[in-house]
Amino acid sequence: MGITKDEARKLLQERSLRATAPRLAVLRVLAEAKIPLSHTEVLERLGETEWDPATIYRNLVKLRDAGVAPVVTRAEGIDRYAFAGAQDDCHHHPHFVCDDCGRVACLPEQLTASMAMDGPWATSIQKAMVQLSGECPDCLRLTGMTPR
Amino acid sequence: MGITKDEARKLLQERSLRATAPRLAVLRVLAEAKIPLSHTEVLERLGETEWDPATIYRNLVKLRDAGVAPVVTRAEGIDRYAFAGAQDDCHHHPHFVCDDCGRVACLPEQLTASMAMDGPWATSIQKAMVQLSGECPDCLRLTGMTPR
DNA sequence: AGCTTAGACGCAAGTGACTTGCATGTGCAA
DNA sequence: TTGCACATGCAAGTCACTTGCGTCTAAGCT
Repeated sequence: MGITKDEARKLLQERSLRATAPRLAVLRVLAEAKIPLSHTEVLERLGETEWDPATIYRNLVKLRDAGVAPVVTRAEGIDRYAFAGAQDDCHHHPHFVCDDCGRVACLPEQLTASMAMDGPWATSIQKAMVQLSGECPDCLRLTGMTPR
Repeated sequence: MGITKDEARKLLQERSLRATAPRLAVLRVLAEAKIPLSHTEVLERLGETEWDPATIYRNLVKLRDAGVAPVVTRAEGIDRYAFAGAQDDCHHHPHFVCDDCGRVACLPEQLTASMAMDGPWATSIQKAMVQLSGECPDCLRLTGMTPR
């Protein structure tokens, strides 16, 4: 899943984006991650750096606008970016956000494929980003054991 | 859909909540609304009042905790509260939030009834709050006419 | 290789939703 | 009527997101 520094540089060049140090780093962090990451989570994974949070933020926006790192969930008002190397890799599937632990999971696409409606809403629903929130299986098991 | 001041007072009494002026007002605003309202939207609908925004906020939380006004969507990180007079009125259906105009719509429940999965996720998904975001039919029509 | 400049960076500050601490005020049950 | 648990008003704090501005630099051009 990860990519080398050269692959990252090449990818940026293809999209006419300058290959700056923080941009390369952000790209690699996203490529290594298996789940979508928020701005804060990217900062955490970058570890101790001199780079300004605003710079990282602006790079996420740049990569998002270039189609390299689409925002795939906006759960709880937190944008999460996913690396999309290929076109068919844009997280066109629903995401589940746990209210307890905050973790994000990717669900299979066919879950939402079954959602369909006639009338004016048909297209909107088909194109929509679908988000589920609640308790993930892990947290469900825990709270089930020790009810509130 | 609306309720009288006395009905509101009675409802609060049933839940052992004090009937203060701002609380009654919030309750009535929610009951009159056809769609879930955010804190800000409640403030707007209350119009020019002397009440502190924090008070309104705390009342929404109280009503939420009492089950009278559950949060039915958290789209874009904005909690929206809906009046639930009866038990079967808890917005157990998906909500659609328009990325353009910000409006919230309630979709029919059967849309998500079709979503099912085996394995550990089954229960989580069944209980989850489902949220769709994208362009509503109106905005879709507009942008469709004048492409970007 | 040096020059130029659009674009990126660091810093600082601002917005908006959500929360909380604290002193004062009040609904309502005894 | 009175006492006190609960509400309110005010002020401030958190967190994600965003922007303005002066400086710096990647990368195309000569």
